[in-house]
Amino acid sequence: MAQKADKPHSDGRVARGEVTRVKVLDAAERCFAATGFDAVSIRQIAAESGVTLGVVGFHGGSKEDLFLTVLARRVDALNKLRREALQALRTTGRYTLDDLVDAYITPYLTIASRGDPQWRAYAQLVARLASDDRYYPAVRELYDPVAREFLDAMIELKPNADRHVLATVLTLTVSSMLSIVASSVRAEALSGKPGPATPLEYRNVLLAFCSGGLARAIE
Amino acid sequence: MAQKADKPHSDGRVARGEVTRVKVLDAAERCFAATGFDAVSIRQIAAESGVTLGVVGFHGGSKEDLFLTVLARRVDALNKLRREALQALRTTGRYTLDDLVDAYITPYLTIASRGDPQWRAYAQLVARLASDDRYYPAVRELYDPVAREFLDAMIELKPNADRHVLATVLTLTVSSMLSIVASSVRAEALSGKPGPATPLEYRNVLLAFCSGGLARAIE
DNA sequence: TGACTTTTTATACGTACGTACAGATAGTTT
DNA sequence: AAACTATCTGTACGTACGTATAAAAAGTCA
Repeated sequence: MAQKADKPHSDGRVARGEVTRVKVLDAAERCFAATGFDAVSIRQIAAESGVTLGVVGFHGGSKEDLFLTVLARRVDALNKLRREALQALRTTGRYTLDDLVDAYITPYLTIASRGDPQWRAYAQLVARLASDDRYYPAVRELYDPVAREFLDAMIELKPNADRHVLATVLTLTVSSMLSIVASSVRAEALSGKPGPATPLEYRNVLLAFCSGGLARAIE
Repeated sequence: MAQKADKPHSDGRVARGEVTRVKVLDAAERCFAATGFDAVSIRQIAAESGVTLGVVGFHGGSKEDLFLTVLARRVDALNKLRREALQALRTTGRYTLDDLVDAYITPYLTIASRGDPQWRAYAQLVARLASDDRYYPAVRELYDPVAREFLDAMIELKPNADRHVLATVLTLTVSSMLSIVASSVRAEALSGKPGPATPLEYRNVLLAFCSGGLARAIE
């Protein structure tokens, strides 16, 4: 396992290894996002980090540890954004299915569209996870609780809708959302035109597609 | 490269190596579908085929050759089904956007739902391709021409729709379609209920979602 | 049957991988 | 300053990888 999680000093300084640790995790995040778990070697991550091989092991533990650490590092922030958006809807008291879809999708598009290349890399990494059932047992506890909260909120709005249909539609929504981030190349090649530069600019069409699809699927 | 493509004798018999070749390609198809290109070794494929290591190289060429051969072997059949469905619509003369979505999606669901585990494996393999831009340059010429035909047909029906929006929606449709095949695990976990056993049984909800989404996205 | 081709076996080569660890270095605490 | 801990370097081990190939076996055909 990795040696430590976070050990700041009693005053404001960061622990010596912390900056290195972040470099390693950032590099791993970029590498895993770019080509997936199997195609990346720890030596590549070391080179990308600008550290030596042993340091990656020191801070990241085994390759699988490192992978999970990279995921876990960001998931709280994403979940928090989604929960806040849901909570905001709940306090208004009046909201629609479309609003729920918006609240689920937009935080992800937002982080994917931030200038920060690390968040963009994380978004691409998440897109990889969803298309492979191999990862699901390892990541379900990270993302499913929030998804279930949204599902419950949908059922509150449409008590007569079949739960499995709603769950299916939610996964379709997620796939659509992820595919926007993972790959806008194909839409550009098919249409012959360059598209929007950031995922967030796809928000309108994505939102229309998902909420329109949801509406018809449960009618 | 692989040594040969297909060399039947003058009479009806198949060439000696052909049965072995099919065994190798089938095994490779299953392996690549299950874990992706990078995580599979040629030795695994050999074991799965029940042949020795050298035979995989003899019939499959390099690992990348083998991968592309596996894809190319099936793509004509899938494209043919889609083109026939589109042609059937065209001969009727009257069809809607929903019909076009149906004609694009259903052939894929059909092959994924056949009893044949090889077709099912191929369908899962295709689902892997779409989520990774790395593969796109290698596979675009296999799938995009047909996609472009459908896109043109959509534009004929809705001449005022923005082509890039339509292309985007088509890729979202594809992602949704693929995610049904790649993973029904999550919807089951989220809903707590077991879902349909084959992708084809998701046809109605998938069709509703995609055509409903398409309709709203271009309105 | 005997020459020929296709297919299969068995083995080897060079490289890269994940992991471990002893020792050096640097920062911290007493 | 001395003892201690955290971090980093360098290297090595065993394994598995993709690929190539010589030789054997099996099948084909004159």
